[in-house]
Amino acid sequence: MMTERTYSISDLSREFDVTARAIRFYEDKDLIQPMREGQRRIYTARDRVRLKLILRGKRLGFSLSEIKDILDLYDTDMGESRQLELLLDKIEERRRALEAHRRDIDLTLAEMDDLERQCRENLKERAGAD
DNA sequence: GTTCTCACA
DNA sequence: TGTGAGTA
Repeated sequence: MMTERTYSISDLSREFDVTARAIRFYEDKDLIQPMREGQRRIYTARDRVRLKLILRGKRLGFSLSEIKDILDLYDTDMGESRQLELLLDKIEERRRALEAHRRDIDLTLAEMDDLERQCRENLKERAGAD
């Protein structure tokens, strides 16, 4: 019988380059539920996949609670469709937020251009006056 | 090495 | 959304 391999919290923190504290934090937020062996946490391959998905979600800028919503559908699993649809919604929402942010940045950069131009003109006038 | 809790930003 | 310290 092929028994499934398991991982300790330090195994996973090393593999994914996150602190053990962070992994426990995700557990506290109900994103992962590792088994216990006494006090020790035992992570299955499935937990490992969940952690990988959590970290990917974070890279995309999703909040932990959003990630939890998506992950929870993995368990309920009324077919993958619902999960994929939710993910698509989240992606679209996130994309809009990023695009709005980009517009804000562009506006700020444009303002800086203006201000910089004014500063340089002002400096030129002073040089003439001296 | 791992656990928990409290304080802190 | 995490970190650091102190503990058992």
